[in-house]
Amino acid sequence: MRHEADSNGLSGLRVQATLLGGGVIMAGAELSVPPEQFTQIKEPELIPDRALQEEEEEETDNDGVCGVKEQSGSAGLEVESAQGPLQTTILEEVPELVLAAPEESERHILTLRTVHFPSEEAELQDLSWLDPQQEDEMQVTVSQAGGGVQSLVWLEEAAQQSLHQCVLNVQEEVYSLQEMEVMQFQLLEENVTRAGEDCKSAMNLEESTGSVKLQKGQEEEQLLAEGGFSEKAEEQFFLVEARPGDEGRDEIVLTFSNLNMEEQKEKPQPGQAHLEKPSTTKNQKKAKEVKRTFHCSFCKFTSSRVSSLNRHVKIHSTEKPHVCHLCLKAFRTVTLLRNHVNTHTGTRPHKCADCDMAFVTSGELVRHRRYKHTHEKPFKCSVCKYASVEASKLKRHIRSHTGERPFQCSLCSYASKDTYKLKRHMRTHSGEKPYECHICHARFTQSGTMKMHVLQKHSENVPKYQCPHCATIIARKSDLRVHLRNLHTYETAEMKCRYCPAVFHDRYTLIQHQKTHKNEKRFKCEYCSYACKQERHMTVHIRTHTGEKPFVCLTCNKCFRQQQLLNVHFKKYHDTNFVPTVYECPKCGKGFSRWSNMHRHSEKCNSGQEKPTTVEKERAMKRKPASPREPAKEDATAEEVSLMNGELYPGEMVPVDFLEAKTEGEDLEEDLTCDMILALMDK
DNA sequence: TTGAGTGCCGCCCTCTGCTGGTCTACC
DNA sequence: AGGTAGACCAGCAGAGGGCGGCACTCAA
Repeated sequence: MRHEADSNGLSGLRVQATLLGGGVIMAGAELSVPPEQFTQIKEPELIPDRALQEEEEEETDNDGVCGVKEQSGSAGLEVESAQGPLQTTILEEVPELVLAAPEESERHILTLRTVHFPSEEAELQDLSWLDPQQEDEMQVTVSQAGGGVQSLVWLEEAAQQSLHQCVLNVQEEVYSLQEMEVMQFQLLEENVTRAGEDCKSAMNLEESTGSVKLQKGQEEEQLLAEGGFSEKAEEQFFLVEARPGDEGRDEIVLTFSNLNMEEQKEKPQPGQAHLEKPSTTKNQKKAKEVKRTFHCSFCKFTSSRVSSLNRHVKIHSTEKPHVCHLCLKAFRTVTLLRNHVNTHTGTRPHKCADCDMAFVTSGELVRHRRYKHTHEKPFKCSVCKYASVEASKLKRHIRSHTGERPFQCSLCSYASKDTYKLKRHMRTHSGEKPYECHICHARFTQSGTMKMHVLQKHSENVPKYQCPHCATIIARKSDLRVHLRNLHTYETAEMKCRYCPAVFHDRYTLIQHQKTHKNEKRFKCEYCSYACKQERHMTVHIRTHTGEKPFVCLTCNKCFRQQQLLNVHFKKYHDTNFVPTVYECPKCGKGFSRWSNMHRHSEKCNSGQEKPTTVEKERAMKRKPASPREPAKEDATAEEVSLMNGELYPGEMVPVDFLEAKTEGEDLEEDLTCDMILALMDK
């Protein structure tokens, strides 16, 4: 409902309501404020063919009436109630109303008269259906001061309600009329001297209902003190409340009950405001303070005041007359346009006194100062200690408590708590990798990942993280956390050493303990003093005591304690393709079947010669032997075989580099028994 | 009407932490 | 040779900071 009005606010209103029905009951309510607050208005002319209106007219003071007549067209305002489309139309072509030019100290008088509409579909602008003789037609007439505009507002209401509310905001030209029974509102003039007469009525009402509540303190008390209802009015009106709003805006809130109207629920129409239906019982005769909430039909906006709603509804309008000449973007106000143009020009008039930052709006500066300088955080979480500069941040934070995830991925079940995370998540579906390493051009989905990549791969002095419980140094803090979790976390269940009965409760201590077993000869022979580090060695050794020889040559039926001895035997005596290795003395060229023999010889041949390098040994090994050897004793132990073949001295250590060359990285920390060496040399 | 102040939404960023694949040493 | 476990690394999500922009309120 919009109505062009004078900017002069009305600080004083007198509401006079007349309910017409069988056995006409007239109610008049006069609400006034001290005279100095009044904006004087002129007395409107009443609709001429209504006798009862004339009666009201007789009760109305006419002083100060200027008698300016206006004709106005329909403003087409529709007011929606929660229960149904209560259409209120400001007709600009209603000659019955007369509004005077606004003058100081003028007062408003609303004369309310019930008129029932014939149907909801009635054309509001068409008054032909309105039979003045029909008592139950509804017509609400409001004439107001300010701009000399006269207004006829009526309600179309077919349903029956038990509670009725009418909100008239005179200055804002918003008349939200809800659940009115057939009534006619007419704004009449009132003067100060009249107020005292109505005071008694007002008191009567208050006494009869006991629930006329004032919301705005002393000023409203004064309103009630100076205005009031007739004694008859209290039978029909239970709350007539005038609320001088902020900034001089006036609202008149009329709440009616005992009118036996049914609820009517229809969907709101665009542009219609609606009110929450107060919860009251039917036929209630006591006035109640009704909490009024105005809802925008286009969005979730609500306001306690029609004026706010009316201003808000404008944002849904496409009317944006202020166009940016640079980008053609349109704005509703000049201020918005100016701020916008500043974003083009880089003009930032609001400079921070504590740093070099500057902003387009003052609000941005204030927020910046809170973030960077004052650290004021007015928005505090009630659950935890979190506080934020902005309310939206607190709202976002609250979701971490509630688990609310309003932003659902359309491609999977993921839902995010804010829009950015959803957007970032969508890269996992699109494969987009917007961040590129400027050195190796590797691409990443998140900037943080790319940053870590550059730090770890392309930076010097990369920070390392020292484990507080061991000597481990880890490149990433998160991996250190994994390290701590895996190795240094206390485990309730005992972890047993695999070599001894010791038990531990964290993996690191267990591993460290087990390493202590590594170099000890923990396998001890039960028949002699022999000990070794590996179980397989002990197995072979035990056969020297038991005489077991499980490996049999299929050609000559010779038996051996070890597979390797059998292999050596077979190659030497049954494999015609076998070519034994010959080691030649680098000085004299004499050949030997074992390197150790050649080495012993070479020491005699050249006492100052060092042991050959690995390359020299490999070169020597590639030479062909002159002839097959004598067979060794088949039943000898490995040590015995070696000794008999003259390969090893008792207790001689084999050069590690030689074995490394032969074994290609096998674990050389193991005990090297003769059979192992033979096996290695057979490879 | 204007400007300060406020509220809200959106965008982008950083920091943080978890997860799973890969590499490597060790057994 | 194969299994295991720890370090390394990229992917990904949670949480929050900071700012841009605009609508709205309110007082001058």
